[in-house]
Amino acid sequence: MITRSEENYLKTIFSVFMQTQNNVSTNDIANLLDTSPASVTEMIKKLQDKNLVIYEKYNGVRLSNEGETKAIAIIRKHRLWETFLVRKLDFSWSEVHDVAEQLEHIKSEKLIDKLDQLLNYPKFDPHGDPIPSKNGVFNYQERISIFEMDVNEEGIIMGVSLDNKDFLDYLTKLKISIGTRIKVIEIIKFDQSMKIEFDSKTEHISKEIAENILIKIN
Amino acid sequence: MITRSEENYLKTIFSVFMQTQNNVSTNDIANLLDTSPASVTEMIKKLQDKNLVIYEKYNGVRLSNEGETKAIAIIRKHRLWETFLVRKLDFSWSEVHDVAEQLEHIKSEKLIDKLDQLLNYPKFDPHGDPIPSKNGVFNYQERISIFEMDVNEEGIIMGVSLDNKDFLDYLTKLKISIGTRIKVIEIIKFDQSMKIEFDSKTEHISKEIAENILIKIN
DNA sequence: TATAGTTTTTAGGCAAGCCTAAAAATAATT
DNA sequence: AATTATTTTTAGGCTTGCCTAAAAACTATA
Repeated sequence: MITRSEENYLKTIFSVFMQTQNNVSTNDIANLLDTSPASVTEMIKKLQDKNLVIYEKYNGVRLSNEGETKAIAIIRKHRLWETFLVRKLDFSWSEVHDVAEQLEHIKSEKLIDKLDQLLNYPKFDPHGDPIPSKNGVFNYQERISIFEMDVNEEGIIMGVSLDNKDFLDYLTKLKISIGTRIKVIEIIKFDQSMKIEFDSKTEHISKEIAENILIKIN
Repeated sequence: MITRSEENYLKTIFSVFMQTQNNVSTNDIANLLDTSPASVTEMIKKLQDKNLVIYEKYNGVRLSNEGETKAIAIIRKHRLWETFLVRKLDFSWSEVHDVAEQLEHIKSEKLIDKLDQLLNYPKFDPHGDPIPSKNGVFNYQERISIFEMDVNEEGIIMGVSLDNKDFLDYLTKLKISIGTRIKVIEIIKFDQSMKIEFDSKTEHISKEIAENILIKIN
């Protein structure tokens, strides 16, 4: 049996490794899980005993194949629940995170299969992140942030790289959502803020906002 | 903050008190929660410190008003989730218990309100038990078991008093479900089994089965 | 390369929720 | 009423997952 806490560690290790492709450090995990490095070391040892991670003292951890399978299953559950909350229960995309964080730990294969079916096997969650299939396959989509675009370039918004309520609520207020087609009008050198055009209007967004909105590439 | 374990104790105390109208004994709780009497005593003290139960040594417990409110909220969540699983995810009534047992501990008022709305504010769960409203009101329905009926008496099945997979699967096999109109044809004195008629056919059911099927009265 | 700084691990502790064994209180029986 | 049986509580321990403080190991810098 895998505990809720263990699941959270696996999920964290998975997502950091995804970004860096390097062994994940004790400190990074501690910061992300808001716990102490000592607790992390302890838990890593437990996960190692269960063959869920590969660990060498003073050298960080990464997931074993078994650990990765488990991590992906949790991410699948999280993203399916988020999709359910938005599509069936009218939650906004800024409200789903905390609830999905709880729901992802519910243990029932049938439940998640049926949920998947109810939602018609969605490939992306409300934030544009891919939902792995039952057998763990992600539907990747190459994306870059608006911040990386040049003047006059166009793109379609495919997701966000930050799951923060204030950020998402602001996007909602601007009426920016997944699928919106945008064009970069101007880049202000001084603060790297940008003027963008969408739905026949222009808006001025800060560097921080631009960095966290992802558009399709290719 | 109330823990998952505390919630399970409250739920158990509530349901036993409902049946007996008496203070609930340490032993009863221990048996129902499959734990030791010593653990129960310990937990009761903790619940007492939180003003969720009224307790006197060697004299059993009952819920305080606050404890009762909490217990009813958990039962509401459990039954709404069961209804969701059956109606929206095609679970059978024999499969919902264990999953609902997990889902009932998810903390989000919005989630449960929206679920209630999605299901169109159901008054009864798939087993015929009343779902308390948001403000804790149960829609009681006077019911007796088939076992208490006389020959030639008729009734409509309103629920079951046992949430056991084999029992529920057997009812499904017999095509007995909530809403079925039945009539008692014969009572066999020897083993108190019964012949009943429904949907233009007769079936022979044991005393144990008859005792756990509830029909409407009044 | 020695030293200072940072990261990680070890050691020892704590709360929650469980356990068993023994003691105390209540209930049942002679 | 006294004894026996049952129930409940107390006492002391265990595991999980966290903590702080100190030691050990790595890394960076003079």
